[in-house]
Parts: sequence; C-alpha cells; structure tokens
Amino acid sequence: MLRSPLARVSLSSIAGEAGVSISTVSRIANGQLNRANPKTVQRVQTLIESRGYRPDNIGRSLRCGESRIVAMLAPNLNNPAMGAIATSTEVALRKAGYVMILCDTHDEPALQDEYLMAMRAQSVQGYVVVSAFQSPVLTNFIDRGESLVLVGRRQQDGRRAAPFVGIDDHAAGAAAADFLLDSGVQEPAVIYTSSASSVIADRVAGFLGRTRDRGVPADRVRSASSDQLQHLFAGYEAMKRLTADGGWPRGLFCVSDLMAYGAYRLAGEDGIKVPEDCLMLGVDDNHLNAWIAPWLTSVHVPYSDFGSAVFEQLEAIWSGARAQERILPHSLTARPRLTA
Amino acid sequence: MLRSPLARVSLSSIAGEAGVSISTVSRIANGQLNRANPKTVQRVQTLIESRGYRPDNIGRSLRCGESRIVAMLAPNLNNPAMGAIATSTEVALRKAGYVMILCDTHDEPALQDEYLMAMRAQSVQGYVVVSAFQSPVLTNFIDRGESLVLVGRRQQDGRRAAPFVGIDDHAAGAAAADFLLDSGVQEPAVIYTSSASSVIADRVAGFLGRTRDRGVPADRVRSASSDQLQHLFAGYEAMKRLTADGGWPRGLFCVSDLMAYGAYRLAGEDGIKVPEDCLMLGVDDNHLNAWIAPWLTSVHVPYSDFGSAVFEQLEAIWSGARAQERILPHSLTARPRLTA
DNA sequence: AACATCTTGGCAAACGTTTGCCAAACATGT
DNA sequence: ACATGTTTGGCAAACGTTTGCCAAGATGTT
Repeated sequence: MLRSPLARVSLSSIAGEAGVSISTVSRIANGQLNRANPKTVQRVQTLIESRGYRPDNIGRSLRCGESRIVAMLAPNLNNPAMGAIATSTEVALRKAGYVMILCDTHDEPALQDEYLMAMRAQSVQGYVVVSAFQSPVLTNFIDRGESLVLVGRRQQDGRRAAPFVGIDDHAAGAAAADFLLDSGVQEPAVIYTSSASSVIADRVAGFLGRTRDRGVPADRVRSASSDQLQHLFAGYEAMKRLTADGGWPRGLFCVSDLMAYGAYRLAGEDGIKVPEDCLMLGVDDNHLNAWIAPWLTSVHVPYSDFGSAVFEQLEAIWSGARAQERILPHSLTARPRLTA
Repeated sequence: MLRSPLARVSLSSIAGEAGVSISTVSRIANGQLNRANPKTVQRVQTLIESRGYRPDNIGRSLRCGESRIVAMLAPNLNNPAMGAIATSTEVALRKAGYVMILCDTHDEPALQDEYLMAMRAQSVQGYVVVSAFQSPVLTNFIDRGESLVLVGRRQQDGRRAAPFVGIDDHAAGAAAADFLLDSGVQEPAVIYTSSASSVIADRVAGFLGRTRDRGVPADRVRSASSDQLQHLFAGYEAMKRLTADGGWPRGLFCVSDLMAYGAYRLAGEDGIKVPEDCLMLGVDDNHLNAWIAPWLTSVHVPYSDFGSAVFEQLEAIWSGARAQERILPHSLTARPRLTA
C-alpha cells in the first residue's frame, strides 16, 4: 500500500537522529524524564520540538487499547439545537484531551446503526447519542454495556438503562401551560409530532396535565399532530389541521421551536399576527430567536451545559459507576413582544 | 450470540474458532474468495456473520497507512451554513466509505492550529477547512502538500495554492446590486464585517462595482462595517453606524444572512418595516428563511452541492492531480414579500 | 576487594491488520 | 515416472506505540 509521500516523524526517526533507542524517546516524550541522562533528555527534547513530533494516535490506540475518541450521533445538524449540543460537548471533551467525531444520522435509524458499527470499528471510547432512535444495534450496545450516553431522549425499553442527560420534559410542558395561562390565554392549544419519542409525549402530557389542574376543561384544550419527521413541516401541517377545525387559538404551545416556525409560516399565510393574535411558545430557545423570531417565547434548554454533563457521565462510566440520569434545569425565556 | 460483555471479535478470535489461520480469515473478510476452499470460505463467512466481525480500523490504519478518516474544521457550528456544508460533505464522504470528523474551531485561529495537529496525529487522510483562518500551521500544511481542501474562503498567501471549493463572491455581490437596483432601489447601501477575509471584500467589491457600472454615483452608495466576529452582532452594529449617519436606506445588501438578521433586529427597534421600508438582501439562503425570515431575499449558495465537490477535490489530490479551483454557481432566491 | 544499589538505556512483546512469499497437496499432460 | 501448473493455506514482517524486563556501567558501602 502506498504510504504518504510526506515524511513521517515517528519515534524511530527521532531515535535514529538522536542515536538512542525508540524506548528512550517514547519515555521522554511521555514525560518520564528520570529514565535517562539529563543530557540525553535535553537532546531528545530538542529534536522532538524541532521535528514537530507528535505521537501517532493510531499506534498508541493499538498499543493501549484506548483511542481517546468519542463519537456523537445526532439526528440532524440542520436543527440548531443539535449544533448547540455538539458544540458544548466538543468543548468539554477537548478540555479533557478527547476528540469528538460528529455523525449526522439524517433521522434514519438504519444510519444510526451503521454509524454505531462504524464507530465501534474505530475503537471509539464512548458514544453520545442525541435523540436516539430505538434500533437493534443501539439496544445491543446498551445491553452489552458499551460506554454510551443518551442525550435528550431516553431509550424506550431494553434490559438495562443507559445513562441520560436531558431536561424534565413533563415539567417543561407544565411550565409552558403556566406561561400561556398566566398571559391570559384561556384556552391554549398544543401541536406536536406523533413520533414514538417519549420526549414529545412527556411535554404534551405535562402541558395537558397542568391545564387540567388549573381548571381548563379538557375539551377546551385543542391539539393536533403531524407525523412529518421534519419539525418545520410538522408544525405547518399540524397547525393546518388544528385551524381547519376551529380556527386559530389565542395561545399555542409547540413542542419545539422548529414546529413553532412551521406554525408561524401558516400564520403569515392566514394573516394572523404573532404574538398579538396568537401567543406562541416553543421549546429549545434557539439562539436565533432573539434576532429573527422575537415573537416567540421559548422554554430554554441549557444545551450549553449539556456538554460537561455528558462528559461527567462518560467519566463515571469509565470509572465503573452505575448508569444515572442527569436532569438539567430548564427555564423560560419570555421575549418582550414587538411593537404593541 | 450472547458473547461475554465487550469481548473483542478479532481476526484471531475468528481464526481460532474456524481452525484456520489469521491470514485466511483476513482474505475472506476482504472478499478474496478464491484463495480458499469454498467449504472453508463458507465456514469462515458464517462465523464472521454470526460473531458480527468488523475489521478494526486501527489495526487496518496502522498496517495500510490510510485511516479513511477525513477531518472537517468549521469556524462555528452555530452558523447554519456550516451545518449545511458539514452535512453534504459528510454524505459524500460516507458514500465513498469515509468517516468525517467534524471540529468546531470557535473562530479561533489557535484552535484551528490545535485541531490540525490533533488530526494529523489521528493520521487523517484529508483535511477540509471551511472559512479557514490564516495561521502558521495551516500555511505549513499547505506548503507541505497535505491533502487539504479549502471551502468558502481561499487562503491569503503562502507559496502554493490549495484546492478550493466555493462561489464567485465578486459575481454574487454584483448580482445583489442588480437585484436591489432592479427592484427600484435607487441608492442601495451595504454592510459588512471588516475581517481580513477576501470573501467579504470580494462581495462588497462586486456590489460596489456593479452599482457604479449601472450609474449610481459612488458617494450615493453608503456602506458601514463592524469588526465583530459574530455576524449577528456585526450586522446590528454596522447598521447602527450606517443609520446614525443618514437614516435607513431603502435597500440594503448584507454580506451574510446572519448580518441581515442583525440588521433586522435594529429595524424592529427603530420601527422600520422590512421589506416595505427597507428591502434586505443577504447571502447564504439559510433554509430557515422561508419559515421565519420571509422578508429576506438571499443569494443562494449551493451548500448541498459543496460536499460532492469537496470529495472530488480530495479524490483528485489523492490521485496526484494539481490543485484546482472549483467555483459553484450561485443564484438568487427572491422571497415573495409578505402581505403587502 | 567484594558487594549492594542506583542510573541509564536497550530488547522484545504486544495490539489487529494486510500481504508477499513459500510450501504442501493435488491434478494434469507427457 | 516426471515435469508442470493450480489450489489451498500458513508464516512472518511491517505499521508506531508503550512498557516490563534485563544488563551494563557507575557509584557507594562494608
């Protein structure tokens, strides 16, 4: 096989130039300065510096059995929330000397499986699966006890639970209900996607539960859903269904910001003013909201804190601890309304 | 099928069970079916299948000197354009059996260098640097002839040119000018960031050149800039400067969609209606625009085609071809205005 | 001088893979 | 019987690293 035409700087090339053995260079490169004559150490260090030597991670991985690579699987990088999670996780990992491989599963369970296996072939040390789909390989990985952290979406079944990082979706839904009711919306509506995900179901349940608890008759809280995978389209479609059957509500809870965007599009087409005619509430608190969607109030999910939480979970796993749930606090970002 | 937890499936474990040598298993796993008795082949294949064997990429990389990993460095995953580029590149690479590592350099040249070196230690086979900063290590990589493709932003100097994928920024700026002039804006303005990037400079130059060619007096085309790195803030700040000195223009070219979002925020604060009072034009054609920024016309950059172009560049490099530029066609996505 | 201890540094194995080479075993043609 | 060719499959080296072990020399102690 053709090797790279670029001269590699390896332990042996340094050793050759320094006139010492490979072992000696390796030890010095790894900071064992007391295993060689200070003079030798000096000479080798200079050489390492000047040649720009960096230990080849492949050789090291093979020898040590740990690659210092962590794989993150995300369903769709077009969703800004994924970017936020990826960024914070990557920062946390890098601080600890790990490298993150980011894979986009394009909302396809089969691709998620494909990537899981590909990453296993890379001997990655840990897996972070964001909004995981239930899939054969994932279940297998969890059952086998691979170092795996789920983010955002729990796993549905399986014999053992995987470590988790996320928010309390039920409470988030309840908070959404509170906000709409407190804002004077008497009969808020809700739209959601009909995926199998417990996340969505929890948010909706939390929302409906709270409206009921606060005295809104169940039949006065309208809801609609869509089975579109893309939340943008789902929001549009679900809202079309909701409005076809009773017109626009005064307040609307969308289980994600993207769904709210979809609903907003229909509002534009229908000549509905947001938030004056319909107060909208999403989940995710997309950072673009402040700029181009100031009409949208949103349940803030602390994605920027997810990274360190994920890393802590991984560290716990690596040190042999039991799986745990890590629930981070959400809050509510109420945007000032536009010009009244 | 229930193996002991995390037992590795390697060539030797398969070989042991099948009672053949490692070489034989390797050859069969790699599709050399004529190097063994059909019976043996059958037996080994069954075993490979049932044990779920996948060649360990680390061993393979070490042996073959090629890791089938390509690293992409992007300055900021919060910018939706980066997500679009990353997604399409990843798809193209995966189709060809490569795995992509995505790194976020957080707009820091030092981090870009850090990642380049870290990726070299991973023995990646290629580098894709999106909106590259000029940095010592990058220049060094290019000079050394590493397999590297620049996306979006050309390298500023350096002894040899690196392969490039992008659009004709000058022409894009000119197209922007045409659109605004054709829409009846007599004296369009422009805002931009004052980074060293030639991309921005080219867009502005193309814009100014075209307005001049079409007879707009140079002193009637106002412009303002900001040195904020984040385009959102830059747009807001630049627009503040522009309007402080002559009020809002009837038409505005922003060198990126994000800058347009920044300007839009100020418009909201100033009570300016977009696009009625000020027709705005950006670059990138962010996919969210159709949903939440229908007021924004944008120069469409074919990010979804970047991926295959990048991969073709990489293939060319690997087969020893000379560096080339790959300019992809832009277009203009004029959004229908909202309710008049 | 004999012995113990410390310093310095090399040897070799191992990680999992691929592949050039060699060697049996077997079949075929003379 | 012999030369020739084909099938089948193993051996061993190499990729770059880390590390346990061993050994030669230096120094100190009795």
